[in-house]
Amino acid sequence: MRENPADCNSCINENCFIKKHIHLEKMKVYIENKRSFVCKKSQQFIIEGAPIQGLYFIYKGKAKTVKTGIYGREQIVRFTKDGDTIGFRGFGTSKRYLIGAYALEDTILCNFSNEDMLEILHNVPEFTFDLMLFYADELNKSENNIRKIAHMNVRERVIDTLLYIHRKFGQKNGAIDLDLTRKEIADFAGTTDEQVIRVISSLKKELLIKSVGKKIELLKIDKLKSEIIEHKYL
Amino acid sequence: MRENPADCNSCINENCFIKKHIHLEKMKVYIENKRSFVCKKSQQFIIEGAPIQGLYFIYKGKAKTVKTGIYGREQIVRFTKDGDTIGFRGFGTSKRYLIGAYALEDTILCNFSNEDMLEILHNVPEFTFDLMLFYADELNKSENNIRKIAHMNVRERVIDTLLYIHRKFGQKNGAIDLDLTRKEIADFAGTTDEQVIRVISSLKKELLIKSVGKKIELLKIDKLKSEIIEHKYL
DNA sequence: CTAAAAAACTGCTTAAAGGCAGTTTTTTTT
DNA sequence: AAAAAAAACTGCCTTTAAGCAGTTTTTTAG
Repeated sequence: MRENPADCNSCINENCFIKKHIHLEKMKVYIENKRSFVCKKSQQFIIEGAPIQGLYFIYKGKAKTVKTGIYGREQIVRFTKDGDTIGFRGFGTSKRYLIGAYALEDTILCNFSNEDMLEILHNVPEFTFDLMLFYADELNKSENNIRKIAHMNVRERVIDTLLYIHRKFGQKNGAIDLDLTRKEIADFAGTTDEQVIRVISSLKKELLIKSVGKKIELLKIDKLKSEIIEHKYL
Repeated sequence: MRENPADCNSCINENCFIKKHIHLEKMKVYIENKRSFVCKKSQQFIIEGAPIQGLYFIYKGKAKTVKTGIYGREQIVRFTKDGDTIGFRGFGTSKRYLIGAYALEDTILCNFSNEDMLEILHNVPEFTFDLMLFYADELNKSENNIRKIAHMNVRERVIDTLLYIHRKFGQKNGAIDLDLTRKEIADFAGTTDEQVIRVISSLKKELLIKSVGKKIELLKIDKLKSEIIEHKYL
């Protein structure tokens, strides 16, 4: 864990909540207090249930946040990338992290202490307002996900997951720019790795996707989308 | 719809976000602008997709918020009671309501206009801060629900729903103080009315609950709880 | 570079959930 | 109070998903 390879002033993550308010004079002191470090691929940087040690931001990289649940199964709650924030869910109500977090590739993380975060939230209303809207939006998305998991079948949920990560992470050389194991896709879609494998191999046979190892390429996005949307209004 | 049967000053809902900040001088004008009215049982007061016409609070009564989704099925997103807020999910990002809402019994509602709500959010940082924490908490709960729906079987989900509404709405003459149809329980638990009927009739045979019509009495709460918790750590 | 571990994949079996159709009961409306 | 509508319930059948066990391939670590 090297010290401060990331600096807010030269940061290009426009979606970052800190960056958005960096122009405010009162933010200066908090930005100077910020710590940052490199987290290696597949390393865990937040342990579910551990005391909250501030809020994390991804400077550069990718991560997943998870909850362990019924039967010890792992549910992936979010995938995060440059500029995203991690670890805020239980900030007000809980003294402990309600999620675990792992780097999906070598990732540079920024960390603000509990004390600084609380000060920001109390002293920078613009920040708090922004964050409030963000959570309202996330909440809405999360509630949409409940619908999805409740009413879609496994094939639809896998397609939906592929479309989602494609939308969020974009593509590189044609393939979705996020390497996930079949198990991770399953843990996000709420199913098992075997089922994901079966769906992916069907989609390949139907020439809707192409996949070599973890690289997945969506060949007919419209057709994939329609399979989900059509069902919505039947 | 009679005018203003509800007044913030005499209101006893300590959990209401408005009530919590009523002591602030700058809140006075907004409270005076507030409208309130009575909504009859089973009547819809928010239509999904309609333009946002402010934020609702329940002065007295019960309501459900729903989303229509895949195959036209209805997912019940929340059950709400005295002091709860409704309609805020898409306030920042959307110009339209992202949920529909129905009164589950004769309910007195309070309504603040879009303009007043935005003013409050910009001018009363304590309010915004509170609301932000509330959403962070709701978001966490919602993500827990995803886990539940994904990993629990139907019996567990129904038990979980019964325990939840019992916790939230309490009991009256022994029975849970909230009348729901089997279909509504199903729409919350993410299953069908037939399945709910089967689970409830099993639970009755096992003497874990008692039920006459919509009145459901939980006889052995500990046993019901253990059925869910035990599975968590296997 | 090799050995070990993890991930990907396949076929088979079992269990769970869903859907349908019809009946009975309860609730609502006139 | 009667008729109509909605909700509750039951049995049966079909579909879907999950779990298991074993094989092959890929990735990781020494």
